[in-house]
Amino acid sequence: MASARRPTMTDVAREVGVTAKTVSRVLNEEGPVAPETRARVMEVVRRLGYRPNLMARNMRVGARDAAIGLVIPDMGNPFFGTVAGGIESAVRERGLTVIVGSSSETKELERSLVATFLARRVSALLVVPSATGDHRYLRAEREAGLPIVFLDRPAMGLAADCVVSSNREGAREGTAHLIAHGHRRIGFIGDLPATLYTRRERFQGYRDALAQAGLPFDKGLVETGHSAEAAAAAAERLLELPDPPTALFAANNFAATGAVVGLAKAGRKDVALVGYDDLPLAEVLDPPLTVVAQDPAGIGAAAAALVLSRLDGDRSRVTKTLVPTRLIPRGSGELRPR
Amino acid sequence: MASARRPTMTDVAREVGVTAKTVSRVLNEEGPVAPETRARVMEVVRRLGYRPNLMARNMRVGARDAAIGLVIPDMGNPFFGTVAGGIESAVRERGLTVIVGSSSETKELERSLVATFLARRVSALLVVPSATGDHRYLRAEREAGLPIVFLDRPAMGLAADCVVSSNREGAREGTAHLIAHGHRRIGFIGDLPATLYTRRERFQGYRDALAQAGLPFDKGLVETGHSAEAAAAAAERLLELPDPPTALFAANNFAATGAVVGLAKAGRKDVALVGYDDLPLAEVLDPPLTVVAQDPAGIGAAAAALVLSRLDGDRSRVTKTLVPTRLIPRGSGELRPR
DNA sequence: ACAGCGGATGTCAACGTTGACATATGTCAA
DNA sequence: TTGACATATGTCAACGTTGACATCCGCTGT
Repeated sequence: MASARRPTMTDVAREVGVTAKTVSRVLNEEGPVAPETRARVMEVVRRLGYRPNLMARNMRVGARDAAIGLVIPDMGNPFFGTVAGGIESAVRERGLTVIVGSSSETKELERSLVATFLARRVSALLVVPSATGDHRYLRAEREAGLPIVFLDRPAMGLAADCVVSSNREGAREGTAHLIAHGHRRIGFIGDLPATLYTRRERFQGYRDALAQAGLPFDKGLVETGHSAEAAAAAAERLLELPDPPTALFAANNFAATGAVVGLAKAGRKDVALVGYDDLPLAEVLDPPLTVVAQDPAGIGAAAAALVLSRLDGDRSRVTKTLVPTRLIPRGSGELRPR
Repeated sequence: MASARRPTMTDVAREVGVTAKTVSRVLNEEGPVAPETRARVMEVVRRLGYRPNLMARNMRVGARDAAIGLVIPDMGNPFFGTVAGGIESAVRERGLTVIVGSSSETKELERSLVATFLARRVSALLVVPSATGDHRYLRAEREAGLPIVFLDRPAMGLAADCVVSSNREGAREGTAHLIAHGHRRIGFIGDLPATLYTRRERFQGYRDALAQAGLPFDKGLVETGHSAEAAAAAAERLLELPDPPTALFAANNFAATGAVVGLAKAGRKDVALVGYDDLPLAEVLDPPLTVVAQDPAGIGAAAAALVLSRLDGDRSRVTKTLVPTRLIPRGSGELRPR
């Protein structure tokens, strides 16, 4: 019951009757070792349940920890979960581990997570920056050569690689799709805070589409909600306007969910809707939901690839990768105004 | 550009004109240090951007890594994402970090992740075991006193703490709900493989309900699918039987999604449906989906609490925690047979 | 017979930090 | 004045591992 000390390489060596160095050689398949010695070492390793101490190894070889730190706002959000999954599977074959923390979208937690990761000497940092706050505090790390990649949103005050969705173009395409189906008054339901990068970009895309079609921008048609419930209420408010929109563009998955709920509550199956970011049940909704689908796994994979190439010594200049979106027409976006 | 070596405690000490030990004392707020010395040390620490090397520290103090390893089958699945989030927020205030890896439901990947975590000397292990494989290989660790908690599914061949949903009772309740609304032939759509713990338990719950109501069990009404698509096809097959079911019990979130899709494709809004595990858009479906909701955050929190108490020295005997489920009637489960 | 060589193993120090213990200075009571 | 004590700092070794280099052995070729 008294938790026994974990055996070290020296323990194994003593048991076999050799030096720690020989055990090290066996385990790292390095240098010549007599087959019989190897066998005896392996046997004792198994018997004692020896596990090499990675911390000691890393320290000795002066390597950074074979882990990369990932900060995301929320693990429960499948968008970020899928991003994380994409990263993990991409770096695993390189023997890297992913350490994840969630910032709950606050800059304090983000900073403290980053500090923890840095103290662990992670070999790279992947960050979905929280809505506010700047990243100048990471300058020293960047200059020290630590690969840092920002995901989904760019860094503030720091020249660093970043991988984001083609938010503006995607939102433009989604809005233009509604316009192409005859809509002239299109509501916009976006994230809170309105200063959030993705919100701003998608809002710009929305305005781009209006401008390209020569349609006026009416700021009375712009609503905001940071949860599905708030978005549902926002949708209902828009429909109660004196001159209501005939279509809605929901700029993120919560907004889309909320818009669907809001329209259902109001019993309005005639209002067109395009969501940004796909939803699992989109196709069985009534009407099926037209979306501008993001590619979260693609974002993760792209970021991972970038990190790996930086780790391999790629010192070329800072990049900004746009991961394309895809319009998936399913019905709700093709409704025509009454 | 040449990635500079990261400053060590000794670098700081040299710069200040003291010994590493003094710097150590300042940073750990240990022992007496002259206020002026402290100030100078802090200044140099800031100027050099010094970060203590956690790996070295842990090694010296012989402590385990202040991290707990978490193995889940799939990060993109919001169920596991939410579980992970629950764990993370619960252990964070204790200064612990969570290291996550996904096993893709294979025992090989699970073992290799566990090996990585053990090599890092994590202070505890949280594992959602993959469908197959046994966990005898963790016996040595358990005996060495490492806290190990299994999540969502129990371990095989190892006496260890575990935290699971009340699968059997939840499924019984969901099925009984359908029976109470007049159904006599109820289809079951479950996970693959059929040997998966949660699948078996929920299937038992389904049979319990039938038995309690004195209804016969018809194995022709049992279908299986490991993805939403497969579950949709399964639902369609069930409806095409000569003597088709009037209600379906979908034993997990993919099955539920698939069942909804399958029913929609077949145009059958008259078939009752209860899903196990809640879905974000459940309430806007037509009809709104009745579910037996799990509490993923609760599972995570319970597991975290258990791990923390074990870390605090709780040596009481192995526990099995059942996290209750909750039936949420929304419409689809209250339809009566034609 | 002996140099030369490759195979098998050992020795030692070092990675960055901190615990145990030692030393140096100043203060104060007897 | 002395010694006892607290304060401030230093010295050294050790954590578990591996890189650099050394050693020992037996075999080969001439």
